Amino acid sequence: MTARAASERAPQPAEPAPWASVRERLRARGLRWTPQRRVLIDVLAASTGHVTGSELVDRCRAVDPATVPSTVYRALDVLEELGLVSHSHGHDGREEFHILPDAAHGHLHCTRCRRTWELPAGEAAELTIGLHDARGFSVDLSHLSVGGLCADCRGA
Amino acid sequence: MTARAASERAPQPAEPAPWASVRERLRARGLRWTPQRRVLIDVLAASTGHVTGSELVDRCRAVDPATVPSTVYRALDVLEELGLVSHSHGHDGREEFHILPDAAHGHLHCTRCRRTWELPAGEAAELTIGLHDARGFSVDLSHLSVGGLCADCRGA
DNA sequence: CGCAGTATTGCACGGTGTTGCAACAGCGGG
DNA sequence: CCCGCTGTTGCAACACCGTGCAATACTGCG
Ligand SMILES: [Mn+2]
Ligand SMILES: [Mn+2]
Ligand SMILES: [Zn+2]
Ligand SMILES: [Zn+2]
Repeated sequence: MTARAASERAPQPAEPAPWASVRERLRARGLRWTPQRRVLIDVLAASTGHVTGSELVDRCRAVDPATVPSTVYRALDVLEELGLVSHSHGHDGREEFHILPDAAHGHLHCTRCRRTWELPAGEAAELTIGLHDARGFSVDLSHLSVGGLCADCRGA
Repeated sequence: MTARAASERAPQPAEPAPWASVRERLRARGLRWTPQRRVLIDVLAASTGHVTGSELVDRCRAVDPATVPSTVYRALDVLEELGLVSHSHGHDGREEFHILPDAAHGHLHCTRCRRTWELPAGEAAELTIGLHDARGFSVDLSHLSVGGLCADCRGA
């Protein structure tokens, strides 16, 4: 079969650039490339959008059953510092990670239907600029999560 | 001694009106006035500002060592429905209760120094109005907590 | 004052993270 | 290829809450 030969020869199974360079970026900071971090990177590279912390732990465990939660959470902290993920909190306070955030944005959460939407920086500009000018406060937009009722759920 | 007679005669030790009427408000809804709820009310009446959930549990335990956390949290849910407390989440996701919120407001949290400030409705008006008009989304301001760096901490 | 009906409690357990610490293992250098 | 320095891991324990369920106890009523 040619399938096997092809898979052996393939350089990388189409991993987006940011993930490919993680190893170098870690080492450049004196940090290390470990099997546990590799598993998490693989999981993240195969995911998109928003995922909760415990869901990521589960997915890592699916790859390596020996996975331990604290290691995953600590690795996520490191990746957040590299800007590869960002987290905010759902209405119940649970962490939600956003993978490869393209641009800083907040999140909208409907209390009733539990759906979430992204809140582009533009729609929060008045708040962030206002707080900056009035108080010198610099809002961390990516951590902002706004709860309330969506249009649909207000019909009740 | 007159002290004893005085304390017996005293109508109420200056409990603000809202707390005095809790019992009636509960009963009006078919809910009950229990010793556990009374302890929490006493604790709340003696507190002001913002307190975390676990801190309230501790204070209740100081009054009644038999206090059980789940009961306190469930009682807080009830009181929140009555509008006597409201909660938001700190940067770490922990609950912070605001006692007798006079007016709806959000909270500002500095990630570095851990201080918090109130965010009056006016300062968030553009956001809430904007989301209302653009998306029909009705923001729950009291649950909103905005993280970032305060003016002081930006000098770093 | 005792009853019945229903709200509430306590308990035990599960979920989601966080932290201190000793053992371990990348990784650069000899 | 082995050493040693440090960054990491795994473990165990802890913190903060939520939930299902059976036992309990408010409350209004007779
Ligand atoms: Mn909440
Ligand atoms: Mn957070
Ligand atoms: Zn909704
Ligand atoms: Zn600060």
